[in-house]
Amino acid sequence: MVTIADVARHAGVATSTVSYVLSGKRTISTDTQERVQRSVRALGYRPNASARALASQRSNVLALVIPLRTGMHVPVMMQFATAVVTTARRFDHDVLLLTADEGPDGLERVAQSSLVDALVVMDIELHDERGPVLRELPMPSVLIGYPDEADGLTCIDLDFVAAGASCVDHLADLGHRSLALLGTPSAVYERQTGFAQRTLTGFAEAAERRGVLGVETPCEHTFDAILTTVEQLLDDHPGITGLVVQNEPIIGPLLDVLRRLGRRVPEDMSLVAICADDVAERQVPQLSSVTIPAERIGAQAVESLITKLEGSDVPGLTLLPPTLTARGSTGPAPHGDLTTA
Amino acid sequence: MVTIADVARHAGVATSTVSYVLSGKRTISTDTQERVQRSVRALGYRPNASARALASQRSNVLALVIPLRTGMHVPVMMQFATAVVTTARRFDHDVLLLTADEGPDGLERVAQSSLVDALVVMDIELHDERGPVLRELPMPSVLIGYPDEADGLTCIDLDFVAAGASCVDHLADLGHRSLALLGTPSAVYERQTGFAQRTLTGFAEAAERRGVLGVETPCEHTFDAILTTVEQLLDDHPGITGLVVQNEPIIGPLLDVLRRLGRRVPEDMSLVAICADDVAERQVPQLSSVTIPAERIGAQAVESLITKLEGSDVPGLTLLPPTLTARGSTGPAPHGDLTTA
DNA sequence: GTGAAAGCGCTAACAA
DNA sequence: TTGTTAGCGCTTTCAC
Repeated sequence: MVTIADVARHAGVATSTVSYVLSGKRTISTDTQERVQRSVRALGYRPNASARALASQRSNVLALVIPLRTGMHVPVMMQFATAVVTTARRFDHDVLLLTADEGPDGLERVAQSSLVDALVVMDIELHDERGPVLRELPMPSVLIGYPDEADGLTCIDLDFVAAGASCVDHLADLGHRSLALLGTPSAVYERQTGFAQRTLTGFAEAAERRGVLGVETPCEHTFDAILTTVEQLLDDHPGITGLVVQNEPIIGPLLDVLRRLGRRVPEDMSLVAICADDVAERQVPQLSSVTIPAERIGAQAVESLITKLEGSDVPGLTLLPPTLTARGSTGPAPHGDLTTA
Repeated sequence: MVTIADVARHAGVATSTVSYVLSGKRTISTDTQERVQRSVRALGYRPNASARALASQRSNVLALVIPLRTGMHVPVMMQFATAVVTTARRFDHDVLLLTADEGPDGLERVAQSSLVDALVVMDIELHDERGPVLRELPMPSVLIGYPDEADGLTCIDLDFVAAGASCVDHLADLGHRSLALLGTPSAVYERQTGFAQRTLTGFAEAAERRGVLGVETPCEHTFDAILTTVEQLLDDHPGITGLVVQNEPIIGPLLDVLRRLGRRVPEDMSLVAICADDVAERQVPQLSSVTIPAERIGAQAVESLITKLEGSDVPGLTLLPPTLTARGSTGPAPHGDLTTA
């Protein structure tokens, strides 16, 4: 292994000089710089990460805590994760992967052993036991999602309340008077997951405000469950002509179910999804949708963390406004419906 | 921060004694052990990861390199990743997440800086440029998948050749004489991805051996692409009554397409998939399938790595035998077909 | 603009 | 069974 001492000897300078050339933390004559850089290349020198971390009290590693639980849509999580890794690398950091099933102890472990400099925590519940832990940790953290009690925490998320509302507004603007929200599996609601709850809130509030009917139901992932749920829904509320879906894996089968039930999209039934753009665009017809800006949220989380590591402040809560893109799955309410509500 | 010296002082012993109590690397009297453990708890001591890594030349971190590319099925990758993390934790290791787009340089970076002790590399291509790099690295690695030139590397994978063959055998045993393989998107084949190629090989060889027709076609992920591909296939080979699918995301839409084309599963068309069990079980009808043992492969990869870190040898290539589970999607060939081949 | 040297917190000889 | 101490390779004061 080539050490900084080897480089110093080879370049005929002190080890501190090599260190400073590499970090740029003090001014070095161009001549010395070049000599050192040449030696670095000649010897193939790589700074030892542990030694550097020990001396500088910085590991240049961020922790990323991902959920492993049921009902989460995996591709979206991967988008978050890759955005976090990619952005971290831009700032010369690496990412340590933790699974949520290590629990609050896992966070303490990596933080208190100085394995990492900061943490990104995904899949935050409304009453998240990790909140108190993160508040006490001697290092910055950013939550993707936000708990009820978010004081002293830094949180980033899509504004799901606004997202739910914008779906209602879009459909109401098209003349629909009876709407339903097909949500995540009930386990996700029972876990008090923030995004699911908040979409529901936004949906209900907007329905009330617009004076339209807004019913909500969870939905499991199997084809049979989807079929049963939708049949039940249309049985109970035959006037429904607008559907909001927040549940990526059921989107394909749902289109199927509607076809099987003889409801054309969008002629008989308008559909707006809360999902990744590529999923919306892959369907037939393409889906009007509110996008989940996973890349932006992941990148933003890391940027906030870096800012905090540099000693600056960042906003406590960043809510990204939703963007609804109208595509082929939403259209004017069928005529008969205007009075049916 | 509480250091080992604080603990030693508090317990009235030498720092080395504390170290040895914690590592168990030498015999300590029960009495001293308890005193030290009490002090550790009383002070809330956590060993500093960098200091430990620097002194012991072991970071206790494994690198996991995941692909970010098109055509990979994300949920399966997540299964690998979580199996790797979970197993690593069982052996008191953490996992550093790298994306494949850092390329061979990324591997060298984390290895030569001693950020990690060993590497798990996923999504290996037949001619993988990382093979030579991994061979030269001063630390063990395990590949999930295997390249053409695998000498000196440790590889673990499902035996995809056998998987492709077992699908053919299953269908041939049921009397089917004309089969098709609906594969991954063509980009995956063009990348010379091992698992896709090998399934194809196994499929073709078995078809030949069984004396049945075996045609193969890649398939993209959009609904339209699936529809077109299948129509074309059945146009060119009207006698086809057995389908093998290696392409998870198209499974749902494919069932749809078959329904739309008026082919009942399994009465008119038998279907066997190479996919995760839960995906197979979620369909209607449930799919006969060869499972992708992601958990086992991920766990096995880490176990091999730990073995190597301990200085023992492991087999160069571990191929897990495929398991085919017959479910509702395969049945006897339709009568007319027995002579149609 | 550069060098010397004192740590960072731990492990593992070596010594007793 | 336990203690003493020399590093591990780097960063960063302090001194010039």
